[in-house]
Amino acid sequence: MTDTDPSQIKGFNRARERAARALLEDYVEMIADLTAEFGEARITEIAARLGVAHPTATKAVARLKREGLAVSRPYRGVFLTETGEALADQVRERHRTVVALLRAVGVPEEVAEIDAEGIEHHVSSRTLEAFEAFLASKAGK
Amino acid sequence: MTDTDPSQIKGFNRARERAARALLEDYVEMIADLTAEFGEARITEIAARLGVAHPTATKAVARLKREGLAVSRPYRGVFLTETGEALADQVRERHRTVVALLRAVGVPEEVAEIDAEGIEHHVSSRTLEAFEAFLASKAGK
DNA sequence: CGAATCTTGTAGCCAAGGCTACATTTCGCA
DNA sequence: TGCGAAATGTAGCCTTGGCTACAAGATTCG
Repeated sequence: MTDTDPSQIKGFNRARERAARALLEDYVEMIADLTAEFGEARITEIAARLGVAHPTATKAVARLKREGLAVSRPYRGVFLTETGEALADQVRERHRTVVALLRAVGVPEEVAEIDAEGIEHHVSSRTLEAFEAFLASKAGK
Repeated sequence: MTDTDPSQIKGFNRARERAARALLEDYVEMIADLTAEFGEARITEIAARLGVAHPTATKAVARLKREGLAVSRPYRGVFLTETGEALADQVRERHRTVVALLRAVGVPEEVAEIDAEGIEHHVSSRTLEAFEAFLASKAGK
Protein backbone atom coordinates (compact mmCIF):
# COMPACT_ATOMS: atom_id res chain seq x y z
CA MET A 1 0.00 0.00 0.00
CA THR A 2 2.14 2.84 -1.25
CA ASP A 3 -0.56 5.34 -2.05
CA THR A 4 -2.79 7.11 0.41
CA ASP A 5 -5.91 5.28 1.45
CA PRO A 6 -8.82 7.74 1.72
CA SER A 7 -10.69 5.71 4.31
CA GLN A 8 -7.71 5.90 6.59
CA ILE A 9 -7.45 9.64 6.21
CA LYS A 10 -11.10 10.02 6.98
CA GLY A 11 -10.67 8.26 10.28
CA PHE A 12 -7.57 10.22 11.02
CA ASN A 13 -9.42 13.41 10.32
CA ARG A 14 -12.46 12.63 12.39
CA ALA A 15 -11.73 13.66 15.91
CA ARG A 16 -8.12 14.44 15.22
CA GLU A 17 -8.00 17.28 12.80
CA ARG A 18 -11.17 18.69 14.27
CA ALA A 19 -9.50 19.11 17.64
CA ALA A 20 -6.16 20.09 16.16
CA ARG A 21 -7.60 22.98 14.19
CA ALA A 22 -9.49 24.26 17.21
CA LEU A 23 -6.32 24.14 19.24
CA LEU A 24 -4.28 26.01 16.66
CA GLU A 25 -6.94 28.67 16.44
CA ASP A 26 -7.07 29.08 20.20
CA TYR A 27 -3.33 29.60 20.39
CA VAL A 28 -3.21 32.00 17.48
CA GLU A 29 -6.05 34.01 18.93
CA MET A 30 -4.40 34.11 22.34
CA ILE A 31 -1.06 35.21 20.91
CA ALA A 32 -2.78 37.96 18.99
CA ASP A 33 -4.58 39.13 22.11
CA LEU A 34 -1.40 39.16 24.20
CA THR A 35 0.58 40.92 21.51
CA ALA A 36 -2.08 43.59 21.32
CA GLU A 37 -2.05 43.96 25.08
CA PHE A 38 1.65 43.70 25.94
CA GLY A 39 3.46 44.09 22.64
CA GLU A 40 4.57 40.46 22.82
CA ALA A 41 3.29 37.07 23.86
CA ARG A 42 5.31 35.18 26.44
CA ILE A 43 5.08 31.42 26.70
CA THR A 44 4.25 31.58 30.38
CA GLU A 45 1.42 34.00 29.82
CA ILE A 46 0.00 32.00 26.94
CA ALA A 47 0.08 28.86 29.05
CA ALA A 48 -1.51 30.58 32.03
CA ARG A 49 -4.39 32.02 30.05
CA LEU A 50 -5.13 28.81 28.25
CA GLY A 51 -4.96 26.90 31.50
CA VAL A 52 -2.16 24.54 30.53
CA ALA A 53 1.36 23.90 31.82
CA HIS A 54 4.07 25.85 30.04
CA PRO A 55 5.65 22.87 28.25
CA THR A 56 2.28 22.24 26.68
CA ALA A 57 2.26 25.78 25.33
CA THR A 58 5.85 25.37 24.16
CA LYS A 59 4.88 22.32 22.16
CA ALA A 60 1.92 24.07 20.63
CA VAL A 61 4.01 27.09 19.69
CA ALA A 62 6.52 24.75 18.08
CA ARG A 63 3.71 23.47 15.95
CA LEU A 64 2.63 27.00 15.03
CA LYS A 65 6.19 27.71 13.94
CA ARG A 66 6.31 24.50 11.97
CA GLU A 67 3.15 25.57 10.17
CA GLY A 68 4.46 29.03 9.49
CA LEU A 69 1.97 30.83 11.71
CA ALA A 70 4.40 32.17 14.27
CA VAL A 71 8.05 32.94 14.92
CA SER A 72 10.07 33.12 18.12
CA ARG A 73 13.61 33.08 19.43
CA PRO A 74 14.62 31.18 22.57
CA TYR A 75 13.76 33.05 25.75
CA ARG A 76 12.01 35.74 23.78
CA GLY A 77 8.37 36.29 23.02
CA VAL A 78 6.28 34.66 20.36
CA PHE A 79 5.02 36.65 17.38
CA LEU A 80 2.61 35.83 14.60
CA THR A 81 3.68 35.84 10.98
CA GLU A 82 1.51 37.58 8.42
CA THR A 83 -0.24 34.32 7.82
CA GLY A 84 -0.75 33.93 11.55
CA GLU A 85 -2.10 37.45 11.85
CA ALA A 86 -4.51 36.80 9.04
CA LEU A 87 -5.76 33.66 10.74
CA ALA A 88 -6.08 35.50 14.05
CA ASP A 89 -8.13 38.25 12.47
CA GLN A 90 -10.37 35.72 10.85
CA VAL A 91 -10.79 33.78 14.08
CA ARG A 92 -11.58 36.87 16.12
CA GLU A 93 -14.00 38.16 13.57
CA ARG A 94 -15.76 34.83 13.53
CA HIS A 95 -15.81 34.77 17.31
CA ARG A 96 -17.47 38.18 17.39
CA THR A 97 -20.03 37.10 14.85
CA VAL A 98 -20.89 33.91 16.69
CA VAL A 99 -21.31 35.77 19.97
CA ALA A 100 -23.47 38.38 18.27
CA LEU A 101 -25.61 35.70 16.67
CA LEU A 102 -26.11 33.91 19.96
CA ARG A 103 -27.05 37.15 21.67
CA ALA A 104 -29.40 37.99 18.82
CA VAL A 105 -31.38 34.81 19.38
CA GLY A 106 -31.60 35.44 23.09
CA VAL A 107 -28.61 33.75 24.70
CA PRO A 108 -27.44 35.60 27.85
CA GLU A 109 -24.14 37.40 27.38
CA GLU A 110 -21.93 35.35 29.73
CA VAL A 111 -23.28 32.11 28.32
CA ALA A 112 -22.82 33.36 24.77
CA GLU A 113 -19.14 34.09 25.39
CA ILE A 114 -18.49 30.67 26.87
CA ASP A 115 -20.42 28.63 24.33
CA ALA A 116 -18.98 30.61 21.44
CA GLU A 117 -15.53 29.36 22.43
CA GLY A 118 -16.59 25.84 21.66
CA ILE A 119 -18.97 26.54 18.82
CA GLU A 120 -16.89 28.89 16.69
CA HIS A 121 -14.45 26.24 15.57
CA HIS A 122 -17.25 24.34 13.88
CA VAL A 123 -18.88 27.19 12.02
CA SER A 124 -18.22 26.84 8.30
CA SER A 125 -17.79 29.84 6.05
CA ARG A 126 -21.24 29.40 4.61
CA THR A 127 -22.84 29.30 8.02
CA LEU A 128 -20.82 32.34 8.99
CA GLU A 129 -22.16 34.17 5.97
CA ALA A 130 -25.68 33.28 6.97
CA PHE A 131 -25.03 34.57 10.47
CA GLU A 132 -23.76 37.86 9.12
CA ALA A 133 -26.71 38.24 6.81
CA PHE A 134 -29.11 37.50 9.62
CA LEU A 135 -27.47 40.04 11.91
CA ALA A 136 -27.47 42.64 9.17
CA SER A 137 -31.15 42.16 8.44
CA LYS A 138 -31.95 42.33 12.10
CA ALA A 139 -29.93 45.52 12.51
CA GLY A 140 -31.72 47.04 9.58
CA LYS A 141 -35.12 46.64 11.18
CA MET B 1 0.95 16.54 46.11
CA THR B 2 -1.65 14.23 47.56
CA ASP B 3 -4.73 16.33 46.97
CA THR B 4 -6.18 17.33 43.66
CA ASP B 5 -4.86 20.48 42.12
CA PRO B 6 -7.68 22.35 40.36
CA SER B 7 -5.40 24.00 37.82
CA GLN B 8 -4.28 20.59 36.68
CA ILE B 9 -7.84 19.42 36.22
CA LYS B 10 -8.63 22.50 34.22
CA GLY B 11 -5.85 21.66 31.82
CA PHE B 12 -6.93 18.09 31.67
CA ASN B 13 -10.45 19.16 30.89
CA ARG B 14 -9.57 21.64 28.21
CA ALA B 15 -9.27 19.80 24.94
CA ARG B 16 -9.59 16.40 26.55
CA GLU B 17 -12.98 16.17 28.10
CA ARG B 18 -14.38 18.41 25.41
CA ALA B 19 -13.49 15.89 22.75
CA ALA B 20 -14.31 12.90 24.94
CA ARG B 21 -17.86 14.02 25.56
CA ALA B 22 -18.46 14.71 21.89
CA LEU B 23 -17.20 11.24 21.06
CA LEU B 24 -19.43 9.52 23.60
CA GLU B 25 -22.41 11.41 22.31
CA ASP B 26 -21.66 10.49 18.72
CA TYR B 27 -21.47 6.82 19.57
CA VAL B 28 -24.60 6.83 21.69
CA GLU B 29 -26.51 8.63 18.99
CA MET B 30 -25.28 6.21 16.35
CA ILE B 31 -26.20 3.17 18.42
CA ALA B 32 -29.66 4.58 18.97
CA ASP B 33 -30.09 5.17 15.25
CA LEU B 34 -28.93 1.69 14.31
CA THR B 35 -31.09 0.07 16.96
CA ALA B 36 -34.10 1.95 15.65
CA GLU B 37 -33.28 0.88 12.12
CA PHE B 38 -32.16 -2.74 12.55
CA GLY B 39 -33.23 -3.71 16.05
CA GLU B 40 -29.60 -3.89 17.13
CA ALA B 41 -26.30 -2.09 16.61
CA ARG B 42 -23.39 -4.17 15.34
CA ILE B 43 -19.83 -3.10 15.95
CA THR B 44 -18.98 -3.26 12.28
CA GLU B 45 -21.89 -1.07 11.32
CA ILE B 46 -21.13 1.47 14.01
CA ALA B 47 -17.53 1.63 12.88
CA ALA B 48 -18.47 1.95 9.23
CA ARG B 49 -20.91 4.78 9.79
CA LEU B 50 -18.56 6.71 12.00
CA GLY B 51 -15.75 6.20 9.55
CA VAL B 52 -13.38 4.41 11.91
CA ALA B 53 -11.81 0.94 11.98
CA HIS B 54 -13.75 -1.61 13.98
CA PRO B 55 -11.25 -1.93 16.85
CA THR B 56 -11.70 1.77 17.41
CA ALA B 57 -15.42 1.28 17.75
CA THR B 58 -14.82 -1.68 20.05
CA LYS B 59 -12.75 0.49 22.36
CA ALA B 60 -15.36 3.21 22.38
CA VAL B 61 -18.13 0.73 23.15
CA ALA B 62 -16.02 -0.63 25.99
CA ARG B 63 -15.94 2.86 27.38
CA LEU B 64 -19.70 3.22 27.00
CA LYS B 65 -20.13 0.00 28.94
CA ARG B 66 -17.71 1.18 31.59
CA GLU B 67 -19.79 4.32 31.98
CA GLY B 68 -23.03 2.41 32.16
CA LEU B 69 -24.43 3.73 28.90
CA ALA B 70 -24.50 0.47 26.97
CA VAL B 71 -24.42 -3.28 27.32
CA SER B 72 -23.25 -6.03 24.99
CA ARG B 73 -22.22 -9.66 24.91
CA PRO B 74 -19.30 -10.92 22.82
CA TYR B 75 -20.20 -11.37 19.16
CA ARG B 76 -23.62 -9.90 19.78
CA GLY B 77 -25.00 -6.47 19.17
CA VAL B 78 -24.64 -3.44 21.37
CA PHE B 79 -27.63 -2.00 23.20
CA LEU B 80 -28.12 1.15 25.20
CA THR B 81 -29.08 1.07 28.86
CA GLU B 82 -31.87 3.31 30.09
CA THR B 83 -29.26 5.90 30.90
CA GLY B 84 -27.85 5.56 27.42
CA GLU B 85 -31.28 5.87 25.86
CA ALA B 86 -31.92 9.00 27.85
CA LEU B 87 -28.66 10.51 26.68
CA ALA B 88 -29.42 9.53 23.10
CA ASP B 89 -32.83 11.17 23.24
CA GLN B 90 -31.31 14.29 24.65
CA VAL B 91 -28.57 14.36 22.03
CA ARG B 92 -30.99 13.84 19.16
CA GLU B 93 -33.37 16.44 20.46
CA ARG B 94 -30.53 18.91 20.78
CA HIS B 95 -29.35 18.04 17.29
CA ARG B 96 -32.80 18.76 15.89
CA THR B 97 -32.96 22.05 17.74
CA VAL B 98 -29.55 23.17 16.56
CA VAL B 99 -30.38 22.34 12.96
CA ALA B 100 -33.69 24.15 13.25
CA LEU B 101 -31.99 27.19 14.72
CA LEU B 102 -29.41 27.28 11.97
CA ARG B 103 -32.12 26.96 9.35
CA ALA B 104 -34.11 29.69 11.05
CA VAL B 105 -31.27 32.18 10.71
CA GLY B 106 -30.78 31.33 7.07
CA VAL B 107 -28.23 28.54 6.89
CA PRO B 108 -28.85 26.23 3.90
CA GLU B 109 -30.15 22.81 4.87
CA GLU B 110 -27.17 20.65 3.89
CA VAL B 111 -24.74 23.02 5.55
CA ALA B 112 -26.91 23.16 8.66
CA GLU B 113 -26.82 19.39 9.01
CA ILE B 114 -23.06 19.22 8.67
CA ASP B 115 -22.21 22.13 10.93
CA ALA B 116 -24.71 21.00 13.55
CA GLU B 117 -22.69 17.84 13.97
CA GLY B 118 -19.77 19.85 15.24
CA ILE B 119 -21.67 22.62 16.96
CA GLU B 120 -24.19 20.63 18.98
CA HIS B 121 -21.65 19.23 21.40
CA HIS B 122 -20.83 22.74 22.57
CA VAL B 123 -24.32 24.04 23.10
CA SER B 124 -25.00 24.40 26.82
CA SER B 125 -28.43 23.83 28.31
CA ARG B 126 -29.02 27.54 28.72
CA THR B 127 -28.15 28.22 25.10
CA LEU B 128 -30.40 25.36 24.07
CA GLU B 129 -33.24 26.91 26.01
CA ALA B 130 -32.66 30.20 24.25
CA PHE B 131 -32.72 28.42 20.90
CA GLU B 132 -36.02 26.77 21.72
CA ALA B 133 -37.53 30.02 22.89
CA PHE B 134 -36.37 31.77 19.74
CA LEU B 135 -37.80 29.06 17.52
CA ALA B 136 -41.08 29.10 19.42
CA SER B 137 -41.45 32.85 19.10
CA LYS B 138 -40.63 32.69 15.44
CA ALA B 139 -43.19 29.94 14.89
CA GLY B 140 -45.78 31.97 16.70
CA LYS B 141 -45.46 34.90 14.35
C1' DC C 1 28.89 41.90 40.19
C1' DG C 2 26.62 37.95 41.84
C1' DA C 3 22.89 35.27 43.85
C1' DA C 4 18.04 34.47 44.14
C1' DT C 5 14.16 34.29 41.17
C1' DC C 6 11.60 33.93 37.23
C1' DT C 7 11.05 32.29 32.53
C1' DT C 8 12.03 28.82 28.96
C1' DG C 9 13.66 24.78 27.17
C1' DT C 10 14.14 19.64 27.30
C1' DA C 11 13.30 14.96 28.56
C1' DG C 12 10.25 11.59 29.43
C1' DC C 13 5.81 9.61 30.97
C1' DC C 14 0.54 8.99 30.63
C1' DA C 15 -4.05 8.57 28.49
C1' DA C 16 -6.85 8.24 24.57
C1' DG C 17 -8.30 7.77 19.89
C1' DG C 18 -6.75 5.66 15.59
C1' DC C 19 -4.88 1.92 12.94
C1' DT C 20 -2.99 -2.71 11.33
C1' DA C 21 -2.28 -7.52 11.99
C1' DC C 22 -3.67 -11.68 13.68
C1' DA C 23 -6.78 -14.90 16.49
C1' DT C 24 -11.67 -16.46 17.26
C1' DT C 25 -16.44 -17.04 16.89
C1' DT C 26 -20.62 -16.91 13.98
C1' DC C 27 -23.12 -17.65 10.11
C1' DG C 28 -24.62 -18.72 5.49
C1' DC C 29 -24.93 -22.07 2.19
C1' DA C 30 -23.30 -25.80 -0.91
C1' DT D 1 -22.88 -31.07 8.14
C1' DG D 2 -18.81 -28.60 7.30
C1' DC D 3 -16.15 -24.99 5.36
C1' DG D 4 -15.16 -20.45 3.96
C1' DA D 5 -16.48 -15.74 4.54
C1' DA D 6 -17.80 -12.19 7.60
C1' DA D 7 -17.90 -10.20 12.13
C1' DT D 8 -15.58 -9.55 16.64
C1' DG D 9 -12.09 -9.65 19.81
C1' DT D 10 -7.18 -8.87 21.18
C1' DA D 11 -2.52 -7.23 20.98
C1' DG D 12 0.39 -3.76 20.16
C1' DC D 13 2.06 0.51 17.96
C1' DC D 14 1.67 5.63 16.58
C1' DT D 15 0.45 10.39 17.42
C1' DT D 16 -0.87 14.09 20.19
C1' DG D 17 -2.14 16.98 23.97
C1' DG D 18 -1.15 17.20 28.93
C1' DC D 19 1.82 16.97 32.91
C1' DT D 20 5.99 16.76 36.10
C1' DA D 21 10.79 17.15 36.91
C1' DC D 22 14.93 19.02 36.03
C1' DA D 23 18.36 21.97 33.31
C1' DA D 24 19.70 26.34 31.67
C1' DG D 25 19.24 31.19 30.09
C1' DA D 26 17.32 35.99 31.66
C1' DT D 27 16.48 39.44 35.21
C1' DT D 28 16.44 41.97 39.23
C1' DC D 29 18.54 43.99 43.03
C1' DG D 30 21.28 44.14 47.19
